[in-house]
Amino acid sequence: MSKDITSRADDYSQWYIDLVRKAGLADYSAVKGCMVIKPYGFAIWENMRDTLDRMFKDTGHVNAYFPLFIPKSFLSKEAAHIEGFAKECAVVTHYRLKNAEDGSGLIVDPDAKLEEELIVRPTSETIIWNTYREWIDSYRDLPLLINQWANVVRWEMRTRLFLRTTEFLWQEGHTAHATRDEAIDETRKMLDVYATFAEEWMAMPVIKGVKTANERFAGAEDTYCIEALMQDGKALQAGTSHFLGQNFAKAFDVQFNTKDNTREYVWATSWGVSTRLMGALVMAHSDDDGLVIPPRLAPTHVVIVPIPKPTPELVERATAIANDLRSKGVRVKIDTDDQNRPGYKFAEYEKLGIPVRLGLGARDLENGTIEVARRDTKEKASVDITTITDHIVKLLDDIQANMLERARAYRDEHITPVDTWDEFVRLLDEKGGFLSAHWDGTGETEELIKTETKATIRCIPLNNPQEAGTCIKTGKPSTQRVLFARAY
RNA sequence: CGGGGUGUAGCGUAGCCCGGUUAGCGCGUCUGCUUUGGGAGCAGAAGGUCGCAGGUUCGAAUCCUGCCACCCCGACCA
Repeated sequence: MSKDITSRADDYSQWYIDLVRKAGLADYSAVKGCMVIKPYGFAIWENMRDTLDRMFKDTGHVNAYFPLFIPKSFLSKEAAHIEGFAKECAVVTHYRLKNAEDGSGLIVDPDAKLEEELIVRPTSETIIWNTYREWIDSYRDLPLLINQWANVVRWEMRTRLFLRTTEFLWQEGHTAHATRDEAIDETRKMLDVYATFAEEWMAMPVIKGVKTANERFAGAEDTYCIEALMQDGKALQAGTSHFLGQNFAKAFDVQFNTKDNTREYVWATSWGVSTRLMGALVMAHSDDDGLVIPPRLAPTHVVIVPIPKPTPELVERATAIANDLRSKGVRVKIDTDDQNRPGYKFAEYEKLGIPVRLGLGARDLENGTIEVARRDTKEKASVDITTITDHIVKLLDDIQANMLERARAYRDEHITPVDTWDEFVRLLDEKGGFLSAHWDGTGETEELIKTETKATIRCIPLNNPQEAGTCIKTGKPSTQRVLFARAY
């Protein structure tokens, strides 16, 4: 076990914090609730971002950028929207500082008060829809498929590295469509993009579903989501895609001329994922020795460690191997540090979650072998050095697949059908994970269950089988099971 | 916003209750030697406004007052 990381069994929450900090993903900053994303963490985020960006563009979207500040009046135009965000907005009231008369330092200049306060965006629907009014006149202007990479601020009362910080990075897609069906298709399409990304890149299986009214995005008609399961049995909402109906079009008066020369409000979607995915990645795969990063997102795939120390001969040999690997698209680092000993380096690279470590020493040169250690299973093998490139290329695919498989097996074991309230309460504490149970469909019952157990309805899975049953809590009739869990 | 905790070297901490030499220890850093296939050893060295501001006292990291900051738990949330 790692020297400086709390074990999951001892304190899961502390384990997560230790990992994020000790592996160099992020750190606390001088600003309450805000974190510094360190180079290694940012490199992983860049890989996520670049991949998603490509996927958005492949589905016809383009990037744009809208202001950080939103006039207060914009936010109040959509009633449900402001209801949801008002309590967590940072507000700019002045635009100048000055030296205090009594020499006590800088103060806000009372003469520099803004006519209208500016809100630091918690999300950009309002500023974007205000802009779309100018951009959309005709059905020929539709669909409008725009994405923005940005930072947003939500003044949460309690924060947690990556999972919930005051400022966070994300992307927000905002699209406008001529018809309801087309907007719903878009909402679902982007949900699929997120699910594909989570599974194929993050090796994290997710459940696609729709939120109940209580859990819906403020201002949406429907909120679709992908829900993932963390190793402590808690669920994590990893991405959302909202069908906004005509709510924002009406609030910002965005109408267009149809082919038939009628005037109609446009239909909207918005969808987003954030740096929260970093937290999900950590909690889905990592272990007591450190991070375990899926190869497709790892900044470094392979590290070559000359043993016991880098001699010219070993480095030359390592460089040849590295160059061959790089020609196959493998990201390789050669450890040329001559201070630390191999054991120390092994532990460090395991902490960083680098998928494959190669050990190359005099013994290997003699035997024509190289030691291959994989991070996900911690298995080590001695491999014929002449076949190492092909071996690694295949191994990286194996690791990616194995990580997904392992996470999926854990997830599947933790979806438990439950039919009685006693069992529901017991399993929440003893097993965790998703509990598949009947629910009477009312917000009141959902709220009651949440108050009593802290479990929420994570989603109603898409293509959910319909079956008659009775609500786990009230015994009233129900037509389908929904997924409950305690969540981050 | 409620409850709890912490603030001493780059990091982690002891000392505080019960005031008294030069604020101790571990990690890390630097130098040297020996080591080196799973977190090396020995020797030496550098590194401190004890969170900030007042107060009590011959004397304050320690006692008193006020302030600030951050973390953790809960309610709110991506």
